[in-house]
Amino acid sequence: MTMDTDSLAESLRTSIGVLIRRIRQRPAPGDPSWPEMTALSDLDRGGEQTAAELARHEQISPQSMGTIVTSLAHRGLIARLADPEDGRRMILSVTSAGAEVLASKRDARSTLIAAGLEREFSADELELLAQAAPLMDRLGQAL
Amino acid sequence: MTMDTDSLAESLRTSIGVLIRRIRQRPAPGDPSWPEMTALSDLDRGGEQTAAELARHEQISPQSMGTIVTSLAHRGLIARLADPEDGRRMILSVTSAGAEVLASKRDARSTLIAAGLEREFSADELELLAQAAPLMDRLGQAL
DNA sequence: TATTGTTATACTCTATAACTATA
DNA sequence: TATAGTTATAGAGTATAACAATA
Repeated sequence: MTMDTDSLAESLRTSIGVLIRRIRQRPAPGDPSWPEMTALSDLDRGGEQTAAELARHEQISPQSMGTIVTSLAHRGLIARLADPEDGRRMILSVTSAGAEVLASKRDARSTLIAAGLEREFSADELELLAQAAPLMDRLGQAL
Repeated sequence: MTMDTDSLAESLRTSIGVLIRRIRQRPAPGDPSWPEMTALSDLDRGGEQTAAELARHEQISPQSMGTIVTSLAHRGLIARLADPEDGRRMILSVTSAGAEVLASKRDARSTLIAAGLEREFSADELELLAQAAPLMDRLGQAL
């Protein structure tokens, strides 16, 4: 049985579109923006250390990531230290305040999704979604 | 085995974020925008007939959908006819030009995703994604 | 020459507000 | 009062351009 990738692509495109609009809707005022939370989370996972690396991972321009990183620093959620071995690089790290934000799940968007998942789906369906999530990650990186 | 919905939510949120950024990147100049293609596709599937209905389905404000619909009409991809039974409603329909755009897959974004799917995934993985797609639809509507 | 980062500007998508017309 | 649609304005998110400093 051959998979109709065109239909699947269209289906993914539309469902992702609706999801993104719902997710983007306002968190509590003063909370970090969505791209800020994503960058903070990326940084916390430890795979990336500089703004340029974060930009590559999130597939946005270095300039856009620069703006996000600056805002996170102003909020005191990350620290920037000059790399002693490379004068161009600024090593980023999550501050204790940043870790607190991550740990306290203060991100209203993820909470919204988690609540929807618990409300809407059976254990089998959640398992299916859990298997699909890494595939979507791969798809994003592969495009 | 209990599912960790918080982790799953976070995973979905980040992968969707990357996907959306890749997908949004420019189609051929002059092509309909992404929201325009989505609305056209919705209309073609026949479930919705007016701008307000499309807005509800896509979960955006009626005003935003109004802008999209106006642009589609200016492109000649849809027609607007006054509803003889309700003076407020404008019944939308896909024109032959609009059908052509849909049929010719002139939407570079879906083509991009389809190519990525074929390149990156096995038949089993595609099957998994195909099962997950409607769940993501449900999630979007449920949030 | 390539990379990191900064600043400035502009575009896309969507929201809210304010309004008219019809039900 | 509620709904469909329009127009105007504003905000978030990201892009491109231009630049300085370092490799």
